[in-house]
Amino acid sequence: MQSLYIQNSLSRKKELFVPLNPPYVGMYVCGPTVYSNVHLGNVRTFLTFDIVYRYLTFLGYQVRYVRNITDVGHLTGDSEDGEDKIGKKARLENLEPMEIVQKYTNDFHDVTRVFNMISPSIEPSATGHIVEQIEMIQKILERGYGYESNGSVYFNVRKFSEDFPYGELSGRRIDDQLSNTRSLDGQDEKNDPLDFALWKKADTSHLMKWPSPWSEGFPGWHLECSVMSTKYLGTTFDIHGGGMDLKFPHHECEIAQNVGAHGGGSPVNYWMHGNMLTVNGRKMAKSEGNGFTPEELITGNHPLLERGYSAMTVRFFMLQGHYASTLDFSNDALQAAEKGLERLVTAMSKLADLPATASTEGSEADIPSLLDRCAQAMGDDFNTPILISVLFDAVKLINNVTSGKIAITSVQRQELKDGMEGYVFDVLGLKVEEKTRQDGGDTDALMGLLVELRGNAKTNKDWATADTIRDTLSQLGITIMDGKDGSTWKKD
RNA sequence: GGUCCGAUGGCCGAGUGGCUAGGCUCAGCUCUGCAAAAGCUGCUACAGCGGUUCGAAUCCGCUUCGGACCUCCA
Repeated sequence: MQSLYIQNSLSRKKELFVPLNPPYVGMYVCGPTVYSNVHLGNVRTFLTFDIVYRYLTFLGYQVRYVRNITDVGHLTGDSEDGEDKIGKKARLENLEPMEIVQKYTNDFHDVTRVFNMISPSIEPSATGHIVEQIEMIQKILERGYGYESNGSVYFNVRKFSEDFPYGELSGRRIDDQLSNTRSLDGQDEKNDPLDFALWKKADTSHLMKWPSPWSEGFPGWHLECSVMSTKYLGTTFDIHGGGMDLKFPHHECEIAQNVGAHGGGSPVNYWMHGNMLTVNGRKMAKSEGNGFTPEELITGNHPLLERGYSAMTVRFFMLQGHYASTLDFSNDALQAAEKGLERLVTAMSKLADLPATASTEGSEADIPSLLDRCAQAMGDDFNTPILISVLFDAVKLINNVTSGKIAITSVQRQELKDGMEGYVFDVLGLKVEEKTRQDGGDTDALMGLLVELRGNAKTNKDWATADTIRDTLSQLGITIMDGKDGSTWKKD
């Protein structure tokens, strides 16, 4: 099997990927908190792991891909006075919390579909695993790493750090943190500002609450991921992914909870973190007011957008940057991506009809080496920008074959077609967007007639008629392209 | 304040010691009645200052600027 190297956030090194139980691979990715529409920055992270999932599958692994839906426990602001995000939204919109959850889960699914992301194997929700979460808290308590306080349960970070390393993933030292953490006064239920909630007692006005041995309440945010990854992937599994901004505290807490409950070493072999999408150099975030939704992006209905861009354009744009780097959003970059993608797609559509020589001898075109460069690029920490650059070399080859500058055999043509389709459609997940075939074959037939009439006019040197047809169609968004062997057309 | 990351040609964006991606823009050319579209070709950049080295965008130090995390965030 083609070797794969992954940049491991835990070791901060690029490591050869060796699954625990090949050909099976377990991957957990932190999903959205469904209290609002996802914005483009969220999309980038899920796209990153869509690529990871696709490529692992492409290599022949059987991947169990678990991505959660957070529908409870994620608090706004400081955990002491924060509100549950879902509950707050439910109050604001005067809806049942589950209506909020359903509404934004649906939105999220719509978005993933539009961007051609593959659904995870399991998509568990936090509220569906309250029992398991309570069980895990009990295990943590039994092992002495948690304590109850006024009906809530907290994780004892300092105690834990005496027995196990804490802060390895995020590179934080516990003493640095202490001096930098705002210390709330005596009314704090926590023994130590470093501690985090496993279970929170709910007050009477709280909408979402469940019975537990400690109080009627709800689980802490970090707990669900520990519970659900363990339940579906085991106490040790291959890959855990999420956005860079989840590294601390979320993922650090997850590790502490897993180790606190089950002991042993690192629960995850490879931690992967996707970097942020930025706007004018700043992280796209709701709090910055610089986020926009996929729908706004596609329609262009947003102050930051000069016009709309298709989902595939955005997907391609994002894949032209490496997932571990920040990527800056701009209209210019989107427009550049749009043109580049069109060139790639156009070349792909020519593949099947490429002229091939009858000769069985090879030509100067070295298809295996081209495809090997693709594999090398993806094998080097999913380097999609390099892959795309190789694919553009292939585009150039295709165009040169079309114009007769380079000859290939039919065998080579098939190799090239199969290889490119694998990388473009299966690995990168790009698809050809349907835009000319929405009305059956009528348009084709009508256009055929117009092209023929205009061809006749041209033969008769009736430039006025020829130009009228061309200009009028142009106003309708249809471009006539005159070539050597007659005219073709395309719709914008 | 602590921890960490980044600064690449007109724009976006790869690249961890020599061979120096790719896309877009731009220019030239081919094609064309003209144009458009398309295609081909061309365009040598690495924030600044020192240092290591035969050789540095790449390693080390300093400076400047920007960003992320440390509180919710993909």
